[in-house]
Amino acid sequence: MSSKKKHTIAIVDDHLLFASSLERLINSFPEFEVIFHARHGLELQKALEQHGSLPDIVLLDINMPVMDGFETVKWLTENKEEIKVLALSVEDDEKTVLKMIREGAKGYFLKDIHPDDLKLALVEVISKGYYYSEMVTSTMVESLKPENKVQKIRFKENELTFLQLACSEMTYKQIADVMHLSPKTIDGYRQELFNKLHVKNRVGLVIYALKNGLIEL
Amino acid sequence: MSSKKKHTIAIVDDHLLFASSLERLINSFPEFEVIFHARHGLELQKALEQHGSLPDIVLLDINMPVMDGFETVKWLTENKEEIKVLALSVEDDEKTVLKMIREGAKGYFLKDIHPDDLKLALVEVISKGYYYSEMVTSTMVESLKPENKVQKIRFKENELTFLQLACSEMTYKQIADVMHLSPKTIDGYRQELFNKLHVKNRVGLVIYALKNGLIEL
DNA sequence: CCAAAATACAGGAAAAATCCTATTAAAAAA
DNA sequence: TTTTTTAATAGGATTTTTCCTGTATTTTGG
Repeated sequence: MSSKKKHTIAIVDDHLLFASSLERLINSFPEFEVIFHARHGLELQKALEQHGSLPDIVLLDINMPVMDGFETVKWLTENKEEIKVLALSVEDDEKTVLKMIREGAKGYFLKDIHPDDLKLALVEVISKGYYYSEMVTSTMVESLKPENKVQKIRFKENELTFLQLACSEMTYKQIADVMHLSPKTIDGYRQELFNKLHVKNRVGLVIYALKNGLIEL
Repeated sequence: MSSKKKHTIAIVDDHLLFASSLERLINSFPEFEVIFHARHGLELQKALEQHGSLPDIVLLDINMPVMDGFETVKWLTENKEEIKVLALSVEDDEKTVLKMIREGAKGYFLKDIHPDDLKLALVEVISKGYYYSEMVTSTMVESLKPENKVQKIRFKENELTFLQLACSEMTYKQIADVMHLSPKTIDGYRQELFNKLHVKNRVGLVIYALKNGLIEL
């Protein structure tokens, strides 16, 4: 059986120690073989060019410098769709999981996965084309529930600008000035947002904006 | 030389995949041997009891459930000082590094360290008793610079509570109520904080609290 | 073209937030 | 024990914020 060709794997992770340790682990599985690893998406692109053959699987970290997991998986599904991408991360954040799946990842698991399960995942992704763990499945189910569907509040350009400016120490009068609008208009925007976001005051706006990534700290 | 006794290592990390991969890597170094690993501080304590001999080195992750790296290294330096603790983390946050060193870690490195450097670190910590990488050293030097000394704003218990409550949609009157204080006292706290933190209004307080990790979202 | 919805803006007023200057009692330092 | 500091509070004044109702002008779907 050792004569049988092994399935090839590329690792993309900027944590050298993790990457090389993982490589060693995978190489200990008789059916698999790590052919190279890259620190981030860009390096992967280069490596794919140089390498004659494509890997069967790419194990992809999400948090990376230069070109992160999201961009990378997007590029891969657009340009090298025959490669199965498995996302590997420390976060089990719902948004992150869904984003990766949506971008085309064939599986997603946390770095605290048991080595046996990793092997299982690799085998499955080769045989079935995907490996969605219990955690991923339940996250997807959760995201389909009505509350998550109806949500997704849309902001008009001006509303968003106002919301972001409201997260500063500016007074509404000042915000009106920089937006070239009457303070009364700003008054309207605010009321509208209070209703739409179910908050009572400006602090509520700030918290909302932060929670939903509308502003950076 | 293989007859010479190997240096023993314990790994404490809740990321199973990383832990077992790392174990494999380390076991490939002829001078070292991983004798066990634990998911967090508590498991380590138990494992140390059960095990006859202590490991020479503990490789300690910082972000863990149940008993994190800080608590663990503290316990180790207090109770098992002969064990050298090397902290292993993904963050190169200055505060984190310093805290670990202060608690007694004999070294600190990021998970993106090169395997060769890891080996070097292990060898050094056995021979010299510590391994402070360039990064750790520069962080320590940095922390000694005057600006870092003077900073560090201290909050009184009440001030902090108020600050945290101010990051909600509560009105000052309501905050006064839950804190069992007069609104006028709250008025004083606020003014004091405005001055101390150089902010102009409540939004400034919220932003400050967020930036400095005084509240969670 | 027309009614309906959306947009920018006003008036007016109550509620909250902000600012400044004191006072009093308790706690800490000298 | 005096002196100094700190903590909790008041009074009173000004801004800002927040709320509600209403209007003129556009924009839009039928």
